[in-house]
Amino acid sequence: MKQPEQVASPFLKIMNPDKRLRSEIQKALALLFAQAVDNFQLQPTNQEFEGSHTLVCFPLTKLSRKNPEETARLIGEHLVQQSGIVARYNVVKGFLNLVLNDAVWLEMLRDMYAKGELEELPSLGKEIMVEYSSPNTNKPLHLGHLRNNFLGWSVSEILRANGYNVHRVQIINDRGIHICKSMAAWTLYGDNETPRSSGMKGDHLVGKYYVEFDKAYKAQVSALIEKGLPKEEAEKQAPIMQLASEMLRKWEQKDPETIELWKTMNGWVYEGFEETYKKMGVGFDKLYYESETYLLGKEEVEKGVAQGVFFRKEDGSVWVDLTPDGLDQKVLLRSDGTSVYMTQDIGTAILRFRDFPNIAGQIYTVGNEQEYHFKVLFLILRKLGYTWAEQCYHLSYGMVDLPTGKMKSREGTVVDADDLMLEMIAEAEKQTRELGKLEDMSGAEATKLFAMIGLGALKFFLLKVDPKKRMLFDPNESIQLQGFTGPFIQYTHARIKAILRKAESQGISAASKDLGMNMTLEPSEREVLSVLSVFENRIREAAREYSPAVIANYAYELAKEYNQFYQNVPIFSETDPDKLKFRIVLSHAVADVIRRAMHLLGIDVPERM
RNA sequence: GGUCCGAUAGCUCAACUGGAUAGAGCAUCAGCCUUCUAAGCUGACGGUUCGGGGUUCGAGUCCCUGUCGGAUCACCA
Repeated sequence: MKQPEQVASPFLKIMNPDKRLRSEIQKALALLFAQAVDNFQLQPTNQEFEGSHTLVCFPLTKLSRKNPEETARLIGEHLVQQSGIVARYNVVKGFLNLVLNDAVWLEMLRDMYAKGELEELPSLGKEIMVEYSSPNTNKPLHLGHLRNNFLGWSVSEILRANGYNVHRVQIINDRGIHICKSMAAWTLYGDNETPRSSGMKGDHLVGKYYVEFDKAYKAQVSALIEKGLPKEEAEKQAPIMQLASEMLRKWEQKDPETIELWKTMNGWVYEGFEETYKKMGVGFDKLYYESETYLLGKEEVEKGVAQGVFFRKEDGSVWVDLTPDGLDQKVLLRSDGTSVYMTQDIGTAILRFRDFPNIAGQIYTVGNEQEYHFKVLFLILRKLGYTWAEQCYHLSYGMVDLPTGKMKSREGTVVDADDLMLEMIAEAEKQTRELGKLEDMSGAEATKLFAMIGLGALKFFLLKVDPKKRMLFDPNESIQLQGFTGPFIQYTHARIKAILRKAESQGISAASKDLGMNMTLEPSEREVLSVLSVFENRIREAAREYSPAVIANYAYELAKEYNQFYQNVPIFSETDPDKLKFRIVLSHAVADVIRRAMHLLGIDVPERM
């Protein structure tokens, strides 16, 4: 699957002047050059020149048989005379900069809110599945998961905004040697410690024993090596590893005691995760567990062997040969018959398409270190005859690096998700207090605000970067609440809300119905309207690229543009009632679009801050 | 070694998919609060877009080549 389908009708009924202008230009070109042209380049005008739209005239010189400047002037003149929407133009080299009539912008604003609210899109009537998070159950979530979760959540919202019915899912890797390691260490050293008895979050407690396992294991291995065993042998014979392996075998044989322990410890982890997800503000419509899908995976592999798609080696292991496709051979079942990572992913994919037969695609939000894995997975599914494999897409994102380099659990450089969120919220509180913003705020409102700001900063920081790219997480910078940040945008929203409250108290309505159409706009007002007009385009672009960064950049651009207007143009001291009214309506629209854009990122905006 | 991804201001990132003098934030310096919220606004400083070729009216963007990073190529997940 390459790109999600585009919606015919827009998410928001914004009368983008682009459309009108395009058709006027088309008409002009047809008349001037006696030829239909529909692939001309219309782009936003550079800040330094007057105008909102620029027609690139170089490619048109072939038709006009004139130089670029001459061509631009010809078209510009025609548009001013004939179109009724172009007020004036200027020509720089081969670029035709167009200034639209203010009425065009005013109509756009009026029509946006013709029904009181921005109109949401009608459903596409299509379903799509987005997988994200998908943790192992042996340790708590970390910074990498945060990027993953925020990304998955936001992409889901963006697809929803484009008309899809979205199913959010994850696959929980609840089974395997990793959880058995924690179980082994807990059995040996746990002394019946529980989340309740220790006061620790369940996922952190289980993670603690995973670390304990590693410590004990290393000690045992080096002791054995000192006794003269070769390294490989020592690693196999370490008693704690033997215990973990035995537990895995017993688990597969459904040994009641082992299953019981497994359930208990996974239960602790789920409780911990639940709390973390809640704080993060993400959720899922359906959960898949590896323990429930790997058997189906095994069946499918056996089927593949029967069909001759896979082959079995003498030692009993099952393989797929992908060398004709330019890849390697890949193991699908171990010689002892147990499944590997790929096996369960095959099962999971098939199960999902059985559960949701109508989905138009499945999106896997997984780090880019697994690109090869997914290439192989989709290829295998195709070989098994599942045509929907074409609709599977790996939403691959870059790793989050620390200033010190890569996160490594063994070196203790992992940034814990819970800790980080708490730090961000604490920082938000500290800075809010320093600014003295809490005077007439209730305790409950303040608490809510700190979380909103702290998480807003964190989410925005992780989402503003193109997902495909690796990014650096600098704790000092991420904690910034000024500049290109979530709180900057939240602040702009709160600021506008204060204006709207004042307007309301003065009896000025933000409804757009009786907006005056005859006034001259300030340059900064035109700029704001121009940014508003592209919201819908950006929502589409974000879906096409699976990139919340598009929305993050847009929200910032809008907030910045509004702040310039805010600084330059007084509102309540305006004596012309039409202009005063217009500025209130404009402010309302900006606040509304900011709120919606931030919502697509999973970020809330406050009424006051 | 094969495959894939990346390299843009001191740092972190943009650049509407081939368009104008490559833009923001942070950092540094200088201004703006008796006014609708200064978490803001306005300036200044900062660039051989990794090097070298090519394609064309026009290249950070496309092609070739070199350098340097990273990922991946497990009977780990």
